[in-house]
Amino acid sequence: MTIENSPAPLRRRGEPMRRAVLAATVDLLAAEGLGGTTVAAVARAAGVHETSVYRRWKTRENLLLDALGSHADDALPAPDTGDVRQDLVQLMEAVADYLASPQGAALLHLGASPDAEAVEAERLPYWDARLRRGEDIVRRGVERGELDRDTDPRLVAETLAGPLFARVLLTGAPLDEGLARRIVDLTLDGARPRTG
Amino acid sequence: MTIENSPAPLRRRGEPMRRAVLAATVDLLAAEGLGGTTVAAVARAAGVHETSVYRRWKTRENLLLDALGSHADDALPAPDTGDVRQDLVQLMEAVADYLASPQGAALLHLGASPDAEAVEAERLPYWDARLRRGEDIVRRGVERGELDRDTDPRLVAETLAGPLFARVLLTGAPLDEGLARRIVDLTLDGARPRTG
Amino acid sequence: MTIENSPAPLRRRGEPMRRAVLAATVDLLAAEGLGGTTVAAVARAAGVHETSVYRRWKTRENLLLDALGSHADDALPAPDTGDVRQDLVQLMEAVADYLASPQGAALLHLGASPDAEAVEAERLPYWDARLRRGEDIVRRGVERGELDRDTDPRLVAETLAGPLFARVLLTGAPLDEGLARRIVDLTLDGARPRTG
Amino acid sequence: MTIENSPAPLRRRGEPMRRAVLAATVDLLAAEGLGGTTVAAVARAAGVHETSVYRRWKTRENLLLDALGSHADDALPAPDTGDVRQDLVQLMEAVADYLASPQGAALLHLGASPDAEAVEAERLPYWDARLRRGEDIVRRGVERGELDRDTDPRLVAETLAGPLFARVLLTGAPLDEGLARRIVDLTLDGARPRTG
DNA sequence: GATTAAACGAGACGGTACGTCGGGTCTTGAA
DNA sequence: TTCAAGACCCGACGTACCGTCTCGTTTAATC
Repeated sequence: MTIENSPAPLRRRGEPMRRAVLAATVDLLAAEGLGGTTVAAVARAAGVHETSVYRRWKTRENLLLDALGSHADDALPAPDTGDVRQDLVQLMEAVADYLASPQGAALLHLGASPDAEAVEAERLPYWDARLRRGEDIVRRGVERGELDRDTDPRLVAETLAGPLFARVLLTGAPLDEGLARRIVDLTLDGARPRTG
Repeated sequence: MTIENSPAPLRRRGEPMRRAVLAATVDLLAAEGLGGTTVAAVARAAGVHETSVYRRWKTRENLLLDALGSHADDALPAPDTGDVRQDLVQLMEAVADYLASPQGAALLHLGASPDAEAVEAERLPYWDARLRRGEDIVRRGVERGELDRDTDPRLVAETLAGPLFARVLLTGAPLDEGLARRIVDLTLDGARPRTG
Repeated sequence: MTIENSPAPLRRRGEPMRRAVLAATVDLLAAEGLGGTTVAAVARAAGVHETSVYRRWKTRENLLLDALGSHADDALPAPDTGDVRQDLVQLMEAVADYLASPQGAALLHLGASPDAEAVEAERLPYWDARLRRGEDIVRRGVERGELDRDTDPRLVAETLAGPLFARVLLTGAPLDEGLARRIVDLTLDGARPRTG
Repeated sequence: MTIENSPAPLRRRGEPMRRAVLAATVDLLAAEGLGGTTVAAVARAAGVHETSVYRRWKTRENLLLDALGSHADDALPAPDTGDVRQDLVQLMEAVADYLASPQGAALLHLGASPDAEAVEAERLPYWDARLRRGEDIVRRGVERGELDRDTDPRLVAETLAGPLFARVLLTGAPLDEGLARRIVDLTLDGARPRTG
């Protein structure tokens, strides 16, 4: 007769455990920020031992990247309405929404962190893939004659996203309603008067 | 002939010591990057005891900020040629040059680092001051009629600087010759065709 | 022939590591004294990392106490020959021998050090236990009628041990051969003449 | 004409300053204990700069010894009533009173502290002088025939003082009323029955 | 259904860096 | 000259995390 047949630690493993850890990571990221998201804390929150985390994810970075990686893709649409401006506004508003979330900010901060080897290798390819969303829209606009023939799609994409990144990473200024649209307008129309 | 004529520890103090430490910090930053710039390493390089560093600078962050703070201001010009485009190109090229230097990159990374209390308080004011350089140029352009009357100077400044910041912090893409000019042109003229 | 057959750091852990550290502590205590027994020095001598020491022993004090605590008990006999004087002499000679050793002196000094929180709590209980060794002998002597009926065992124990402690802690006078016996004789017989 | 004729910091110097520092030391000793009596704290309490303290007293120890040294001598009487027991009780009660005071305890702890060079040299002579107070009384008792001819005055003195020292330094047990007398009685009469 | 290999819990250990405290020295300037 | 002021050296303490390693135990797949 056992006195303590107890709650049974419910030893999670395999895929369920993986998901539990990733979820705990995202939660902690939102709650405590990048710095507060210790491997130990994640493990505790997930009800899992620290060693088990290190078994799956070689380093803390890898864990964080894995936890944040998927979210971004799902959140970003690939609009194609036939109107450059409209497409860009939709895309950038989605980007702004994502960046305004704790996870978005965390991902950006993580990506910006130097001394992150796991990040270093993936740096260019990763952002390349993300910026391409915007480039494609621009390129279609050029093809449709909506934009200048010698427009550099990549540069436009960077010019659109740059200010948002900067606000999140550096100034901390809010990504207010309408900001995305104003940036798109500025980039498409320019600041110089058009009326001849 | 004296046998021991020089081991004198050359006990630097006061302002000279301060400068020695800051210089060592900047050097280390350039050589080893943010992560490699340990307080102990700085102290060793400056020929100063670690605790002496902590006396002046409460934390590592403060030291780094102090070491990087001045450089930026000196490096940035405030051109006023009477031509918006020319002014902006000059400014942005200076910014690009600075960001391309190890110190510039380090400063940016430091500024982008979360969990940096010393940074947090100064965040907005600091970048405010820096962005104002660009805003002023834009404002003068508006007054001269070179730019649209409803132009938002701040937004323009952010749109110009954003891509540079993003390249340094995120993608790691090079700040190549002519980049500054292309960004200025895009932002002033827009991507949409002007010729009817 | 193996080229590298032994560089293995010999990562001691668990009980063996504990013993290694305690042994190193005792050795250092004997060699360098209380002040020279740094945590870092102990760790180095034990071939263990400093942080590992702090993991087990919250503070330096705790380490020292742990290192010295056991020795004392082992060294002290609990004689019961049926003769008070003989029992006391045996006990006190053992005490004297122990106190004459570097470890004994170190333990005493550690116990006497104020501002030692870890010590403070255990102070009375610890010495209580040690003094009881003497008290028991005295009590048996009273029961056997060898000693006055109203003898205070505790006071006798303190009176016997006090001079030894004082020599070690304060005057630094040697605990010479025969000292224990002379103290016992004095305490049992008194300085006042017995012959009427 | 001076603009700031101000409160004049009342820069104490010479003898007055010396006394102020010593007084502050004793106060701190009583209030905070040995460990809390930092040179910096003393200086602050005395309204004097730390450097000035170090100018007069080479080390912290010297300061403490100087601060405590005088008190002891003044406090100890040298009774000579013609009766050994009475003399010894008077002396030991004075000793007990002194040791019960914060200063007394502090002095004892200081004397017991190892790694105290300034103390080391003076150790034996210092206690020699103090124990002599008791020895003299005993010696006179022997001469008067009150005590055994072969009584060792020094041993008696140590046996009387030892328990008090031990309580203060080690066990922390209180020096209650009557303790001195009981120790004297025990040492003079012995624990062994006298009645045939 | 018993066995076995992989996955997990548990926890100690190595290692790096940060920040703190206190004792003691040295320099400068003012009283 | 003496002292205030304060910066400096030096050594030690204690803490937080990251990542590694060992061992016992559970779980799940295999025979």
